[in-house]
Amino acid sequence: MTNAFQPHNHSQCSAHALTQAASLCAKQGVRLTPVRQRTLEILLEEHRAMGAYEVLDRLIGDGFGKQPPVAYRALEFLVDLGLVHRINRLNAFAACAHAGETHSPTFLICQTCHSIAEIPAPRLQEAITATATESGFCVEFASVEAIGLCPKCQHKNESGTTV
Amino acid sequence: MTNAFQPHNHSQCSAHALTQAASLCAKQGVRLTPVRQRTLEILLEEHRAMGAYEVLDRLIGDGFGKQPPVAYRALEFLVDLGLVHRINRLNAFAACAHAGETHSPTFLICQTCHSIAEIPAPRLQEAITATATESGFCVEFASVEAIGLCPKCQHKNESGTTV
DNA sequence: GTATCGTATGTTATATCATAACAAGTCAAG
DNA sequence: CTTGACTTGTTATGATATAACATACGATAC
Repeated sequence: MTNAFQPHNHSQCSAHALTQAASLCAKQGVRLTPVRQRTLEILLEEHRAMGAYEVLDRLIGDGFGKQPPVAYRALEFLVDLGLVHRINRLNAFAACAHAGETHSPTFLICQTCHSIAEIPAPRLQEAITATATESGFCVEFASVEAIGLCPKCQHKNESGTTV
Repeated sequence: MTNAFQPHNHSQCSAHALTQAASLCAKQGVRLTPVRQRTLEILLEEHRAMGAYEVLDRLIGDGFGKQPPVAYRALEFLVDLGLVHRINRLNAFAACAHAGETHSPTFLICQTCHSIAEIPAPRLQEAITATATESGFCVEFASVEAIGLCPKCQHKNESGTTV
């Protein structure tokens, strides 16, 4: 899975994620209907953050409904299950890189090439909870969105390429 | 300033922030024009996250321009200077609680009463940078948005009040 | 099997958030 | 007192998101 900006086997990780999604839905007693599964597949295939309307276009192409709620509802379902994350900074959605684990996500967003990575950062989440607790706040969910340069784009800059 | 969910002296902290804003602008050689100053004042007065259109309504009431760019431009100016933060989760803006210090913000957002607190969390920011570096990512800016319950709303729940 | 009820899907319509592009006004430097 | 950079204001449109309603589906009870 995309635990960094490294290349990896897409079809393998997609298949794994779909299996996990199916079993999670079974466990929770909810239905992974065709639109929902297809929405997840699209996000897994693209393996990047996609806007809801972009997902919708793909769904329309696959013969599903043509209106925004079709995409938004499927996305909401998947987000609620933790199979997809919403990246607020981008108004976009991305398939979860570590489905099944209950976690709050940490995203690295490249400001040059717009690639994103979801990294595991349990200690970070602990630190957020601890810091918030000092202020008497009870954290339910926390998202970290870091903007900067991915390894590839750092290298481009070093070698003199303009951003 | 609002370093937690505690009561405090608004007029004092507003005045302080405005003074800081003026001197920061002077230092940077940019102009804190009437719309810009008024926009900051509005955010300081309200002391909460406000949508751009909500800010615009206030500006219109004060005799400024009636179109969205009026608000968005003033907000952008203030965000660029670090005097105001954008809270992506809410599509909203809030006056910075620690202006002058260069920092990436950490927000605590109450899901019940929608109050927000910006807390100083330098170690958290260090941890984010360190964690990202392990993946070869170079962080330029990171925002933390934690959703949960503020002290007041936690207490309400304990005493049996429905959310 | 079929009636029933909760859930899911699809639609229309509209709300909300944001920016591009251009014209007119302001202000300081020369 | 003109020039040039910046600021403000406008019109128009684009992008994101949801409310509300109608129809279809699926599991369960009978």
